[in-house]
Amino acid sequence: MINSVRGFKDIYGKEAKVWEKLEKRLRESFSLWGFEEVRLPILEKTELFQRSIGDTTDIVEKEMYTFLDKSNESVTMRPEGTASIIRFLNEHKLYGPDKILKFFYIGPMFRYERPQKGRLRQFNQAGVELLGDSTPYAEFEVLSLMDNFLESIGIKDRMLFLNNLGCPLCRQQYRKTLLEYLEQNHNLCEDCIRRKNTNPLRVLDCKSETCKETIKNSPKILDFICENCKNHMAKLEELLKMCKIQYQIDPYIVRGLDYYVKTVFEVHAKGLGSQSAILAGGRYDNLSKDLGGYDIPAVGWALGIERTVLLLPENFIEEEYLDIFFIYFNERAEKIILPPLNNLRKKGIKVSYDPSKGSLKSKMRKADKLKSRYVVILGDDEISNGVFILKNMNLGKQITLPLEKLENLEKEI
RNA sequence: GUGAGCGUAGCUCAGUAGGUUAGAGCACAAGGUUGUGGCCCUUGUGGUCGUGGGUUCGAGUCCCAUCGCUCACCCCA
Repeated sequence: MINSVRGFKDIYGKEAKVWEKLEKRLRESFSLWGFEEVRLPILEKTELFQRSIGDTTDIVEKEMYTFLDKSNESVTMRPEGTASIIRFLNEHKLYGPDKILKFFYIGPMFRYERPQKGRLRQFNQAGVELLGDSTPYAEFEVLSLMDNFLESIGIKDRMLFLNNLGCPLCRQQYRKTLLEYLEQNHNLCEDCIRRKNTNPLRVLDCKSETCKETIKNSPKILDFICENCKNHMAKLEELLKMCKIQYQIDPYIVRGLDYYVKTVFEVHAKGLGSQSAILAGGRYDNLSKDLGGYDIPAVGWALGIERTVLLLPENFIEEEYLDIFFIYFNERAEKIILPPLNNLRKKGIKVSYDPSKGSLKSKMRKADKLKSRYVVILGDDEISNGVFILKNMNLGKQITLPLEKLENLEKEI
């Protein structure tokens, strides 16, 4: 027996129906907010992710599916979508002055991590990217979309956490101050002693108890950001309040991808165990330029599909049912039944039948299991009399109709 | 990469201080007025107890190894 690869899952049955509906609802919301789909490749050049996500991040350092293809080029199965969007935008020269672009994507991402609840090695994300708008209205657009969507699919126990990391200018000042503070303090865990030098801001979202204590009294980024960043944040908060979008300021949200500036945010939900973030994102104004492309401001987020599915209410999809189940017992009846049955399907009526041997009782049981609303019975007695039986399964009542009525049976139900 | 827990029928699990033919519920199939479903009843199909060693007269039960799953840390959606 060969089993699936660790962290890779089959999705089928009821779960596949849930996914189908969730994707449909996502597309509806994306379209309402004016976002267009991009179907991006799964494989990209490794360099794209090294340069965008950041060389020293965990994702790039130890979680990527990277390999050499047959022409010895290093390629990587995408661990996220944003880098690809930027590559796509520049490759097709889609940007122009004062142009605002809105893209969304849905699809699988790959990270080599130990699987646990809400975390797989192949997982799916739905993401939006709004390009060309440096004002807080960009954040407002993607966050109002987020809020409306999550509300509409019934995810109630959630909270939007918001922070501002400052622009490259003011962050530099904060980074310096924070580093000085951390140097004085010796209560850091091993990881944070290392992080201190590579990316001191990451210390802020360390979960170890001793670090938390240290962080509590650390200088706060929001006290250091420049006028420009402050105004940006204030305007965004004003817009969110205007539309009653709930949020909390959390000065410890840092994000593990290096490309973020100014606004960063995460949506957390109850019921996921320790992987409580279902959606996260922020502003990345310098990413495109840093990759050698347009100088274009950008905001985006990504939603974890698997995590969202775990949170959906039980009644998210309605029960499947069948319109008519046909019961017959021999080839003589089959000749009468199959042509009109085939026509009913062409008319969009959901029908089924069972050509195998079996008693009327067993076929009735089958009809019941398939949740058929009606059953047609055509036995030898009926054929002799030129009629068939139509039974309403919910009412338990049946009527006898002439065989001609099989042609337009949809009128009888 | 680190730690903990768990692997018994398709699914959820029970299996007492190691003892003879390994159980239940659900699901599946057939039957219960030889032409009528759901509820109920009866019967049946289905497991080399993850795998490989070891201890023992005897192992699903104890020990070791191995594989797999789960949760947590880390990190992240």
